[in-house]
This record gives sequence, C-alpha cells and structure tokens, in this order.
Amino acid sequence: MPIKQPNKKSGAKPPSQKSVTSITDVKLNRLLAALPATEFKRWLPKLELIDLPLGHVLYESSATEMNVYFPTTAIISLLYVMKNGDSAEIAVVGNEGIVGISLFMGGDTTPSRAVVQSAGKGFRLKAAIMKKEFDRSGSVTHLLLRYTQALITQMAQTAVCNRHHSLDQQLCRWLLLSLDRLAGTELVMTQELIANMLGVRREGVTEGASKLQKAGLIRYSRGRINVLDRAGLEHRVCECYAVVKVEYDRLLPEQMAA
Amino acid sequence: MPIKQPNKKSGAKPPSQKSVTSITDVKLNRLLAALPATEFKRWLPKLELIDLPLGHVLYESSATEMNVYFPTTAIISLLYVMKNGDSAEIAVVGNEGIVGISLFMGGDTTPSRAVVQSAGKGFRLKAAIMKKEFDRSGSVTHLLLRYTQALITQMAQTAVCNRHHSLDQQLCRWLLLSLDRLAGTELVMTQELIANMLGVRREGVTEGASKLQKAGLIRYSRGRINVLDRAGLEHRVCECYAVVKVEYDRLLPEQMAA
DNA sequence: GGCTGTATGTTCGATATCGAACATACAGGC
DNA sequence: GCCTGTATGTTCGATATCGAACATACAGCC
Repeated sequence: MPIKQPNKKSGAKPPSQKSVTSITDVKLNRLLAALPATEFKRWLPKLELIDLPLGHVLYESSATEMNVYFPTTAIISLLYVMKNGDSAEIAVVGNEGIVGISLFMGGDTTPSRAVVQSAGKGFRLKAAIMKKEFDRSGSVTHLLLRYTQALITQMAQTAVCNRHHSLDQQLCRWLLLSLDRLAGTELVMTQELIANMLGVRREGVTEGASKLQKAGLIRYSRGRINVLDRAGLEHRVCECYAVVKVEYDRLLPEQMAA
Repeated sequence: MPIKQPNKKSGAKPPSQKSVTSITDVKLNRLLAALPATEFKRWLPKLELIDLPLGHVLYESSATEMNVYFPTTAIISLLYVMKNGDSAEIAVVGNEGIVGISLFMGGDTTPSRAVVQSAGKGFRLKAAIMKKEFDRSGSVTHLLLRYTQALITQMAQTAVCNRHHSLDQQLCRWLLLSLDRLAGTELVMTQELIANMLGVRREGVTEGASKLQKAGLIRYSRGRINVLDRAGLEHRVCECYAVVKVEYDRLLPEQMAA
C-alpha cells in the first residue's frame, strides 16, 4: 500500500509565484503540515520555496550545513561517498521528511552528502531559525525526533539489505521507495544514476531492470521509468521495504500516514 | 588512536556490592559521567547496576522496550534479524553510549535486537524515568541527541561498508570497534558469533582471522582473541573505522573523548 | 587419561557480482 | 533527415562469498 500523495505536482500554482509563501504548497510537506497552528504561523514567513533540480547537492560531506530542507515534490537522496569514489545511498527523503537532521541533533554536519534524486520543489529554513525552533517547542522537538527515528530505521534496514539481498530485490525496494514519494508512476532517472545510489554497477541495474520489464512490471526508456504493476514489484521486493514502511506509518503523525 | 578506557574491569569493587550505587562505577559510563551535577545526583538512586552476561538479549525486535541501559564494562550489539534468520549488526554500543534510544526518540520500540556481545556490567534506568528526564533538562536532551547522531553515523557507515568492503576489512573494523570499548586487549568471542554479527559465514571469519594470525596481528584460540598489534589492524582496516571514530570524538563531550 | 562437545580448519562446486570492453539504439539539435 | 551524445544491451573472464560436508583439535569433566 503506497503512501498516498497529494495530487499535485510542481504545477497547479497560478501566476502567484511571488515571494508570498503559499500555505497550500507548504502543507505538501507532511512534517510542516503536522506543525501545531502556532508554530506553523510563525514558520510560514521564514520558509523559502526553492527549486531542486536533478543532481543538485544540498550539502556536502564535511561542509558546514547552513540550512534544512523540507521537500514537497522533490526527492532527496542521502549518500555516503568514499575516498575512491564509490558511493551508497543510506536513505531517501521525500515530502514526509526533512533534510539536515544533524542540525538539530547537535552535530551541525554529517559525513554524508544530500543530492536531489528527483527534481521538484521544497522549502528551506535557515539553520539559526531551525535550531531555535527545535528547542522552543516540545511538539516540534518530538515531531522531528519521531521522524528521525523513522529515518534511523531506514538506514539500519539499508545496511542489512546491502548485506543479504540480491541486486534485483534491492532494485525493487529502491523503485518502491521512490514511488512512495512521487505523485505519479513515472521516475525520471537513468540506470546509471540508480546504480550510483545503490552502489552497484550500471550493468547490474540494466539486467535487473530488463528482467522487470520483461515481466511487465515496468517500462523504461532513456531515463524514464514507468511503473506498470506496483503490486508486482511488492511481490518481488525483500522484506526490508515493508519493515521500513511499517515504521514510517507507525511513527509519523496520523494525518501524515493518510 | 584508541578511545582510552578507565583501567577497570568488572572487578576492583570491594565487598560493597550491596544496593548502594557506586559513583565511581556510574562514571565508567561516559554519558552518565558527562551529566550536569544536578542531573547526576537526581539519577544516581534510580540507576540499577546489573550484570550483562554474554548473549543476554536486552530487547527484542518488536517487544515494548521497558528500560534503557548504560553499559560500563559490557559491549552491546544492535542487530537486525530477518525472517529467515539471517542477521547483521548495525552498530555497537559500549561505555560511551546508551542502549534504547528509541525510547526518547519517541518510538518506544525499534525493529532491532540488542544483544550482549561482550559480558560485563551496566546501569539500567526505567523507561518512565528516562522519558521524563529527557524532556526535563536541555543539557540531557542535547547530550543524548549528540550521542544519537554519532550512532547514526555508525549505522550509515556500516551500510556503506557492507556494500563495498571485503570481509577481511570488515573483520578488522569489527575488532577495532570492540577493542575501543574494552579495557584490555582480549576479546572473548567465538568466530561463529563474529560471523553472526557481521552477517557472514563462520568459515569466512575463520579464513580472515587466520590471515590476521599468520600476519602476527592477533592470536586466538577457542573463543579468545588477543590483539597483539593494534596498529597493524588499523593499517588493514577500511576507512569506515576512522570516519566513525572521528565523528564520535567530535560529537561526544570533551571529558568523554579523553 | 580418555570422552565429549565445541571451536576451528579445509575442501568442493555453485553463484552473484564485478571490471572492462564493446555493440546498439534512441532523442534532440541542426 | 542526418549526426552526435547519451542511454541501454551484451559479452567475457575474474573474484569473493556462499552452502554444505567433513576433518582436526583443544578444554573441561568424569
């Protein structure tokens, strides 16, 4: 069962793309939507709507992280890059979450990199404001910490999945995780990029995707993947997907799971 | 450079093993030692010293977690167990940390299991008290969150390591992580158990350990491993060990890094 | 000092993924 | 409608780890 998404892409916003922050847009992010009214009102003028183009780096491994981001229609990938250039995604963040948790966790930075995996929009909040707001209200603290725990589960499960499951299964997991964070059924994503995220060879992804296409579950061509049979993917995926999904549903506020 | 440990095992406590909680013992855990004086005094009578024998399960995947634990001389392994019985360690906690973070993160439980990997002692604090104390003082909140971020780094790096590094390198990483959390240079641990933690075959560990022994870095026999050349291990280990080490030193309070 | 259980060692073929090199084929600009 | 770059497909042998079966060897108990 997919996380339902508001039926709205980056479009549907009339000529009013001025500096006025649209409440409707802000509520696309489910953490922001879950804020108590008081906080929501206070945050609103501080939130900057920004474009997140494919490949854009929100923060780099060792750099001081200056802001946090609340994706609305974009998907952000958190990945670790090693000295030799090898990389692996450790978690993915969509409109259910926030990018830059180390800011309120107290570390300011983390050794990971945050990259836009699927283009879209999101809101930015300045570091100083975020820190202050985190401590100011218990509900904000608890909301963000519950989200962080969900994220921890995703990371841990990724570790286990990397150890024990086949590339094919991990590809299904990755497709489903992305699908849950998108409005439609089309992913704009080359196999090369997927390989980078999963930390495997591009050829491996080609083989895996080819099997899925032959089975009629997906259809792809030149950087566009259409999911035709979501249930089919769920049938092939390893248990890791469900474990993470259940934890997200359990930990995130009611209105968010809907 | 190893994390220095107080030179004290489970021994060194005179006939006074009554219900009186020893301040010296409590301070063996570096999070507890870093508490502000006020909190330390308040917590002291609530902390129960307990034995943590090898293999003891502190909490199970789905069970409600009733307490948190501050290891002093014991080492706890956080592992995920899959339906088919395969498992993998996602992080290890020693006297620098706390077991049961999901309690104050707001989830109460996590889909992981906590097992004693190296016998020793630790302090237990009741769930209700922990929750209240977490919210009561900003310094406690921040101390525990900084530790949590360090833990997150360890998990993420484990995920990457599982993906990209050889069994031999991971074995070195595992030995060093354990060594950092022990007083001496001897690990009481069969190769079978190490295999379980790493999520690999026992034979693989035998081969890896055999190489290390032939190289003169360790010596082992029937469940006891002696590290003879720590620097040699550090020379063979992958970068993952250092990344985690640096983050722990950076994030944990001064007196802890010492 | 022999018995027994657990820990470690060794071997086999099977499999998944890798690394590299190269073939095809589509999309968009001109 | 052709050219070119990027995306995808295919093949090769090399390697690491697996799964299973079996051999050895030490420790502690009687």
